[in-house]
Amino acid sequence: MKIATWNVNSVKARLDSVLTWMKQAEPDVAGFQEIKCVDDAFPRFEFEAMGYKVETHGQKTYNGVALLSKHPIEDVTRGLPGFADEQARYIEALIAPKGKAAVRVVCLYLPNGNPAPGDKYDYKLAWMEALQARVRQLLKWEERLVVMGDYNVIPAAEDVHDPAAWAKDALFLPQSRAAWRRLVHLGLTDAVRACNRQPHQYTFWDYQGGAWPKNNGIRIDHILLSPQAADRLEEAGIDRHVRGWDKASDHVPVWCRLKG
DNA sequence: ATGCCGCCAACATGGCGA
Repeated sequence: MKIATWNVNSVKARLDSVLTWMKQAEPDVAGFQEIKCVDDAFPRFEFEAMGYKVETHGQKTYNGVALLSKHPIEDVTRGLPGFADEQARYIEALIAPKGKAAVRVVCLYLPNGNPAPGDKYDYKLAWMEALQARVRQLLKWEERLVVMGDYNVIPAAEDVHDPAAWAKDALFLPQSRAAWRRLVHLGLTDAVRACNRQPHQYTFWDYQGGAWPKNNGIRIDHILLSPQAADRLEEAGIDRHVRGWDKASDHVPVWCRLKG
């Protein structure tokens, strides 16, 4: 089963690119972040015509997440459990293929947190604490679990072109990275890192300052796997070529393939 | 120290992103 995550930066503005990528990449499951529309405005017909079922947790103008699947989607949860959130940043569901093992999938858009310190950074750290609590609960079920999305966290210096330039940014502050480690250390596997130990495997390049042609990127979009999912991991990758397309999102798709 | 670029709502330009 191929499972992918992509911060599309407006599904309406990006529709042609997203459909093109979906046809080429053919993921069984895709999680989108920053759809930037309410549920009724999501272009679901275009995806349903390609054989996908669609579940959204949308919001006007900002944020918004969606899960698409070629297999039945069950047990949908909208919003991070245990966290009263004004912003649409979390959707979770069970992907249940006929006659095959199910996979529980979380699609998340973690708060940016800038400027730090401040209210926005406090919100980010509180969100990460609530996510950790939710994942601890999910891990008790011992399922194949995929927790993926735009984490807005640069895990390590090897994941950023210029660590010094990002030292005081909410994405790279020690507190953010410590919260990331606490999450991973619950027993999750970073799918891309497990398959590729090379440094500088970026998933985001800013629109500004020629970041893409200079390869001034950061790795902030991640797929984390429970032990039961990690045992099935065949390959994982980053579709960096998509960043070069016309009217590209500033993020690119990240994917993994699980056996069975 | 700030803007760069792009999207949104809305119609001018400010909020937001990372």
